[in-house]
Amino acid sequence: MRLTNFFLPVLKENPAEAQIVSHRLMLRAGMIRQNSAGIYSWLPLGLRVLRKIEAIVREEMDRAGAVELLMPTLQSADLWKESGRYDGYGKEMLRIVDRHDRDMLYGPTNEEMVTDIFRRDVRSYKDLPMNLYHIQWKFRDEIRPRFGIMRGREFLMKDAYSFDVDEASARKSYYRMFIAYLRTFNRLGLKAIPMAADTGPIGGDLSHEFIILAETGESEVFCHSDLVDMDVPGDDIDYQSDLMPLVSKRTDMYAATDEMHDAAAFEAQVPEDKRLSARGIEVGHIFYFGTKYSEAMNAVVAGPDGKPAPVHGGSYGIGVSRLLGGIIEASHDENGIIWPASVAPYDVGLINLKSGDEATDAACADIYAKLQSAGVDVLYDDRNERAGAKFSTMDLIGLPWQLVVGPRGLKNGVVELKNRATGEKVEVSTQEALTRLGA
RNA sequence: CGGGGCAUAGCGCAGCCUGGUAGCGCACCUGGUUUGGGACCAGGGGGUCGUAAGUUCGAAUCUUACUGCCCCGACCA
Repeated sequence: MRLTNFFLPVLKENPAEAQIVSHRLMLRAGMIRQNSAGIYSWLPLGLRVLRKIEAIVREEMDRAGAVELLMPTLQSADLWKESGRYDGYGKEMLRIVDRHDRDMLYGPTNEEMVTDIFRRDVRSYKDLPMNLYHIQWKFRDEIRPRFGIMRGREFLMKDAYSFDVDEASARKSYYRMFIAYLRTFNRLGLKAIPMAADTGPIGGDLSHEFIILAETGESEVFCHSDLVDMDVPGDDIDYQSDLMPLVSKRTDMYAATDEMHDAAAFEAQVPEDKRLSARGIEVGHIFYFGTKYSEAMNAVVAGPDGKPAPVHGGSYGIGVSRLLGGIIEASHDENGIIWPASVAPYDVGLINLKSGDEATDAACADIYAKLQSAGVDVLYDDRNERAGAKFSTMDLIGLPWQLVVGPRGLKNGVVELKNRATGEKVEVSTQEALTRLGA
């Protein structure tokens, strides 16, 4: 993409309304614009990152055996009346009346709807276990939206729902999601720690929040420091195997958010030099809730004995849009964002130091073409701006690599390759630079 | 929802107290000089001051109501 052909409205100054770093940087880097409280438009650069995160979440869900579908954002109130949550959910649910005076709502979550889909077509225990997920916009009419995309009212969430014939099987489904979450966050460049969680309004008795550590996190967390850098299962993970040991390895160690924290237990279970207390951001939450919805909504399957029994369910959420904020909180410096390669909007920023200079333009055009044909995502800053402005913009938007091409270097047959994360710059030949970038 | 704050050009702000019809920096447009870490000079465009009412000869400025946004707290992916 040529920058002269793109839409990247960067801001030099910090917008007054943005208080935390991820919000400021997302606004400054031209990723989002606010439309009303807690509601944002995703500008091209932000959307690219959102899509990349979404793709990784999708891959890991699929790998773990979940199946993607897509449910609507608007739901009929009838389903919620059936589960008993229509009145219970409160003002956080945005209620809408259509032209026929039917009560509708903008879905804050989809347990009811997915249970309805399930019960209409699944009849036998032989079809289980089943895990259905979608990645869809949600709306929760938060009393106080804040921190930009981190706590918006409208947000993109991946929510998965498991269906099992009994609790033992449901726990296996839960473990699969547990491992899938570890892998997902790891691929996003995040160190997410599963922590025992309150089950909240959804109910149930087995639940973990996945927390990433960040100074600006909303909740205070306490855990065994070994959890932070614990190895994550690799690509060869067998989701059909017994995952409980992998899960227990983590859940056996102390980890709790402030509302679940027990100072005495913390001190008893964790040696003093391993006690970590920090701030954290919740990026995922998994629940096992048993037959709560299946009983209320009569989602039953025939068991081996031919008798119908309510299915055991779990739900598994990842705040996809929130993750952008989380990643930025965890990865930035005073100059801007530092994207992990896996989610960077482009792999390389190509900086033409002297647009209009024939030799430099030609060299950049050549490099640009070669990177593109090699499948490297490149953002080419071909604007007629001064070098400083281009460097600043590129640092701000945080692409992993900057390839700097100027007349001075070209005379000596070199270009400069800069690593955004380390700041390290090397002068190499054009060919060497292309090779290093995978072209 | 309780408490606090703000609302003036795309962004950041001044002007308001002590009413007289709007200004600065950045950004934008034109011309020129520049060009390796957010250039400089000259010229120019853009707002009637969140909305509505009131007080007044006159309101960005004073009064009232409303709306929007931000921050702290309680709640949430």
